[in-house]
Amino acid sequence: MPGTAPPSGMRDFLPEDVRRREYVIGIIKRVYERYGFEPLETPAAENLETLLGKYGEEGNKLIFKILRRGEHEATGQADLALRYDLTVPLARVVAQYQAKLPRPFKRYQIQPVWRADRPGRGRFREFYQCDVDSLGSTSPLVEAELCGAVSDALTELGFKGFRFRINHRRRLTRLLRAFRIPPELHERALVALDKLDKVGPDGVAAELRNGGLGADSVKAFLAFYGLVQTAPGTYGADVSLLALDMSESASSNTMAESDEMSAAENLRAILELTKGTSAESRMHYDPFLARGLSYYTGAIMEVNVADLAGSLGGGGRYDNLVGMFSGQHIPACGFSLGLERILVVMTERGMFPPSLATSPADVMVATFDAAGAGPAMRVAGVLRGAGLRVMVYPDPDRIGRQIKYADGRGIPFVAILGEDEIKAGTVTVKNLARQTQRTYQQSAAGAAIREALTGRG
RNA sequence: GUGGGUGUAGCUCAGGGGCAGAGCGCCUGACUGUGGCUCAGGAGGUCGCGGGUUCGAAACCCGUCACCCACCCCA
Repeated sequence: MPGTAPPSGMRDFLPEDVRRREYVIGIIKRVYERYGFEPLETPAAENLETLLGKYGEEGNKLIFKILRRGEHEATGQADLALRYDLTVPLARVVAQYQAKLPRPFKRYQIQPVWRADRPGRGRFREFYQCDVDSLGSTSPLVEAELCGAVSDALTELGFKGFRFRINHRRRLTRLLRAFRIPPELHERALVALDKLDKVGPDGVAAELRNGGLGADSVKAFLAFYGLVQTAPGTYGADVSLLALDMSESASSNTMAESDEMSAAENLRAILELTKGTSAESRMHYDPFLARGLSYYTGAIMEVNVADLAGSLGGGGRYDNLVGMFSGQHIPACGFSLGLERILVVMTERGMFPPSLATSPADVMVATFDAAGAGPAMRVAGVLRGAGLRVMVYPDPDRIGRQIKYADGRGIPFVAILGEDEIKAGTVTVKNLARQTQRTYQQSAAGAAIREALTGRG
């Protein structure tokens, strides 16, 4: 027996699952369209070299490779790979169609991506991302607008307590320098810092020590953390933006200083521009936010809710990625929502509207014998013409069984078509919830059912 | 990749060297043109897979695979 489970980390979506997914996707699409983002789709696979080297060392390992086909198959070499995210394919597309695409170019893309890592809670090998990106502008307005759009989408889905954390790649490097962390340990240290909200300052300090960092680095981290913590409005205010400058002013050189200042100003400008969007009160500066992908160059963002360990989504500015394909410098910034994460939270909290638990049809036509099949098809057509969703039960099973089937599927009405009805050109409509039934002219049944349906709310 | 746990009916699970079990679901009938409730009956299993111990293994031992949890990393 081959086994019937789908491949590990990949899922079948039964009708109920698909309805929930489409509900969420529909809302996200509508919101993004409202901001002038246009739809884009790209192939599941990319040339392997398109993906390699874009995600950092860890990312390279997680790319799902596709073996060469035909006579080269035996070599075991790969030339294609399933896409790892939607950002790199976007950069490729923008490089490829420079002449055709407007600038700035704003697009959204909701498609699956694949990662060859071990599945876990809310983690899959095949999962959907909902990306929005703006290309062609370095304005902080872009970051602010992305946060606003994402915030609108989450709000419309019914999320209440989400927060955006924002940081800047250049500030992060500077922070590491301030902690006297040697460059070769930067990646490791970033991972440790990123875990602050999970393991707390002591946990991070322990990680840093385990990572082979000296006591002075750990001390510098704890000191900085203390400063941030004691600053008024911590994590939420511009005040903490200043903390880094204060802690560092003594030992900095001018170049780094101006670079740092521009990063701080950039963050301030973004925060300023989110005012008036639905993201305004949700923006929080987090000096320890890191994010794993290596292509980010400027602001980085993440959106979280309290009851999910990971994030609902994240994004940032990647000004050099398109250039890796075209040689032309096209600045870009984007945000990606994880559909599966959103679904996990919404399912746990019961955030789906009751109307989603819909039946496959409004009416099911039931018949008693093979002779009823033809009339049933015609009546179904008439009912569909009245705007109803109609299915015909295909076999002349016992009528009780047919009604039971309809009831089990949540179909509210059964249109019974027996010998008498067929002769008279009528149809008996049974309301399953009310246990009532009434016989109508076939031409009038549709309107009657529609009325009963809207009456039901 | 590391550590732990679990694999028994379609689903959720009990059992613990001697006849393969329960609840739910499914099917049949009571009820031949009417569902939910009730009652009676029925179908459905290589006890994950391979080997070993034993008169005898679903159980004990070894291996293996799958899934779950934690770590790691991420959306």
